[in-house]
Formats: sequence, structure tokens, C-alpha cells
Amino acid sequence: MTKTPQDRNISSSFAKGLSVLAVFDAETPSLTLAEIARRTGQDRATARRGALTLVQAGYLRQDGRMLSLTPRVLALAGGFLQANQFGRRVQPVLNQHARALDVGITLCILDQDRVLVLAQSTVDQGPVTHGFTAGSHIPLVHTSLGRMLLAGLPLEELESTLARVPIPRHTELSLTDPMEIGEQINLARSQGWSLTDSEFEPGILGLAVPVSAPGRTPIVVGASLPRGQSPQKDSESLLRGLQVCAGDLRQSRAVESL
Amino acid sequence: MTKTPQDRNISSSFAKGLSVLAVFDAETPSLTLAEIARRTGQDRATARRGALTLVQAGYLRQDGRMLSLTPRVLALAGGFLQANQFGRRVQPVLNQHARALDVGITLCILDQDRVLVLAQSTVDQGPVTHGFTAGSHIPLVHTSLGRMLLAGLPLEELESTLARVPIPRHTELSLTDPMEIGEQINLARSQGWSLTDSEFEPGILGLAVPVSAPGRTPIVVGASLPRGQSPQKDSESLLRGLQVCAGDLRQSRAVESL
DNA sequence: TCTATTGGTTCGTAATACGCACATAGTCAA
DNA sequence: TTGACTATGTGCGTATTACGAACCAATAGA
Repeated sequence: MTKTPQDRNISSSFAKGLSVLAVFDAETPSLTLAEIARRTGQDRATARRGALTLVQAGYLRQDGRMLSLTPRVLALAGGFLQANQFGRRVQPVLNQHARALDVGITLCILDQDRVLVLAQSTVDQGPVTHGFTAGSHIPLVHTSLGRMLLAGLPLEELESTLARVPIPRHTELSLTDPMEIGEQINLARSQGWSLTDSEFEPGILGLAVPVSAPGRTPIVVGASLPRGQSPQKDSESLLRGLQVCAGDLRQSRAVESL
Repeated sequence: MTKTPQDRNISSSFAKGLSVLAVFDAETPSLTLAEIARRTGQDRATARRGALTLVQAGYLRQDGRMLSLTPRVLALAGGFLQANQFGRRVQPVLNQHARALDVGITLCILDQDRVLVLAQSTVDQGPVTHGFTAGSHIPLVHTSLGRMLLAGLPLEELESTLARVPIPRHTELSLTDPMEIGEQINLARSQGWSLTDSEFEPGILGLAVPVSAPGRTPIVVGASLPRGQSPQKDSESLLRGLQVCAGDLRQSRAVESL
């Protein structure tokens, strides 16, 4: 009657618990037990055990019936950031170019069909402030960052991804036809940069260029700027700046093993 | 023969797995299975199951025999940062004051007897660049940030903490007598700021002021500057700047519920 | 008010993770 | 090379563990 050919090397309890920790995202900063159970697809009792374990370990805190993340989760990320010398190698480069170009620069990677912000330069009051930080997720198909990342995928992976991801509609100008989006991605790949115009935020241009070498895990940097009369012209100097920034990052060898 | 009065609400497998994830810190960016087992105090087989589960979940990657964190752990931190609007409320304030004062400003909290960096403004090439980022741990008893944090603890907690933590010796000037350190902490509490001189890095001053209200979970901001002839004088204007910064953070209500 | 949902608890049982043990393969010194 | 040591992978019997249904109490919503 053994019907579960489970991998004895994987701890399913642990995996279930992890998925509890992972349901806390930007949109839902605090959740009830019932919510967690629903989102993880676990039984309420199971989700409760997972959540209580996380509370005991200090990763979650409980205020009444709401559960939310504690600062301790930052320590986990800190391990990654320090291991890759982000503070020493990446952040200074981003800051330097951001200062010179007077824009916020974002470094991103793909993670689970989403764009994950690895690091972001910090310029006072940029024109577009969505409040993204390292660890934030940003839209995939309607941002220059996302499209440039997708352009770095192997073709078959790109196709399956495009077929899989939802295509929301952030603005009137958001492309909704997967074919059109695919073309923009191909364009980005061939020309080596990606420009989006008001597809995520009205009146805002997004510009992104690759950092990683072709064929490797895609990593990109990008920036936003307010749309003027001529998007192409507006972004010309910024494009060159971003390309220099990407070159510096490549040279710093900081993003090679991600 | 039942001898383990275990809490049925806690999943011990999950807790063990979490401790595997937590052993990856700044000093040891990649570990072997045996190392993990040793550090977590778990059986090798147990540690292996935990690690393999983390690999499958995408939080760890395996290169040969070495295991290391993947960028995905950043997403966990992102949940916390976004929930508390760090990108929108905290980072801009830090950046603004950092720019005005021309120093890097660090926002910290206590976590497990360590100083955890919550956020950091990044000024181009500050004098002291340890490469700290959000999620980094910095020394507790020999930095102004750590002492100011300790000064915010209830007295009995402070005592037990001081008795518990190791006291390393970073420089010739590092205080090593717990009593002396305790006095410095008391001084910090009474005067409302903390100054350290070359106790962590030779020739570098550290200055920190509290952000949190007295009695609440301590949160502090601080900065570093090179030591001149007179530490007190050097830091006078910076102290006022940090106090304004702390006031702004208080007003932004961003750090109330940590 | 009534009703639906939630949080908390109990408990029998199936499933699971534990950890010893063994086999193998590197690693370093002598 | 040899030999001692350490690391990794895996099998497996068994005790532990986590599962989830069922139930009650409390809360929220209408």
C-alpha cells in the first residue's frame, strides 16, 4: 500500500514550512493563519505548525491574529550579499554611475518568472519612486528590465516563460499581445538594450542593458526617466551611461557567479 | 518509553532545516555538507536532507561539494523591506542626510546578540568601507551602533547580554573589560549618543544616536568618520546631523513596528 | 440577531525523518 | 605508495513526527 514514491532525501515538512515563509510578499505584508493555509494549499493545522515554528525561530512575529516578517529575515539575505561582496563591489559602482547620470540604477536577475532586484543605487528623489529595494519584485513583461532579462534566456526557455506568465495591464500602453512582446524582446536582444515607454507607469521611460555575458544567467541594469518629446533622444546619453556601468560591473567580477 | 515532551505545535524538522539556512553567514559564504552538519549540530544525514531540500526549493545551489546561497533568499528579505516601506520611507531619509552630511549612515537593530544592519545610505567612497549592506552583522560591543543599541535595552537584559556575548579584540584600543564597556553604554544612554574611537577600526570614529523611543525595541542610526585631532570636535556637527536624521525617521513612522 | 469564518486543540494513525552503519572516494602526511 | 583521516552517498529499521479530520469556542460579518 505504499503509494508515495517520495524522495527520501527531501524533507517535505521543511519544504512546506519554507513555503509558509515565502508567502509573505510585498502585496501582503501580514497574513492570518487562514490566509497562509489558503495560499500555501496546506491544511490549516499544517500551516499553523509551520507558522508557529517560524515564530519560535524568530522569523515571524504574531500580533493578535496577524503574522508578519521580522527583521531577522534580512540576516538571511545578508549572507548572500556579503558572500558576493555586494557592499564592496556592486553598490559603489551603481552609486557612482547613478550620481553621474543623476538617475536611480537597478540591478536585476530573474527568479521564478519574476524580476528580482539585487541592488539599487540610491539617488535622492528620483522622478519615479516605487520604493523598490533589494529583494523587491518588479513586473516582468512591461518593464525594460524584465524584457532585457527575458532577452537573455535561451529561446525555448523564453517561449515557455512567455506562455506561462500572466500579462497584466498596468497602463493603457501596456502591450498585451504575447507576440508583440516577444518581438520587443527580440529587438532588445539584437540591439543590446531595451526601452519601454509608459507601459508600467504612464509618462515614464525604462531603459535596460545586459550585464551578464550572452548565454549565462541573465543579469541586467536599468534606469527610469520621465518621458520627454522624443523617447529615443531622451535616452541616448543614459543608454551610453548604462552601458559603461554594465561594463564596470562585468570588470568587477562581482556578478559572475550568480 | 515516551520521554520527549515535545511541543506538538512546533515542527522540529522545519526548525532544523531553518538552522541549515541560517549557517550561511558573511564569514562562510559556502559550506560543505560536513561543515553544515558540524555547525548546526545535526547528524550528517539530517543536514544533508535539509540542504537538499533547500537546493530543491531554490534557496541553495550546489557547486561540486560546496553549497551556497542563491539570490532567492533576497526575496524573503524583500517581503520585509516592502512591508515596512523601507524603499519609500527609510532609504530616502537616510540618503538625504547622508548626502548633506557627506557620510554613510547606517540604520541598525539588535538581532540575536548581534547588530543587524537594516538599511544603509551609500555615499561614494566614504572613508571607511567595510562593505556592509542591509542584512550584514557588525560588531556589538566595539561599535557606537552596538553600544547605543545596548543602551536601549532594559537593564537586566543588558546585563545578561553583556555576560553572554564574547568580547573580541579588533584593535589595540578595543575595550576588553566588561565593566568599562558597561560604563560606556551607560554614558551613551544618559547623554543620548555614543562615540567610539578606533575600537573597531584604527583611526576611525563611530557615532550613533537612538531612533526608537525609550523603552521600545532599540533602533539606532550611526555614521563613521576618520579621526582627527579632537574626536569630540570632529563629531559635533555630525552628531547634530544624525539627531535630525533620527528625528525624521521617527516622524516618518516607518520604524515603529519593528 | 444569525451565520460563516477563524483560531485553537485533540488524537489515532500513517508517514516521515532520524541516525546508525557501511561503502566509496578524496585528501594530506609520512 | 601507503596509511590515516575525513567527506559524501545511501540503505534501512524504527521511533518519532507530522498529518488532517473532527470538534469547540470565539470572532467577524451581514
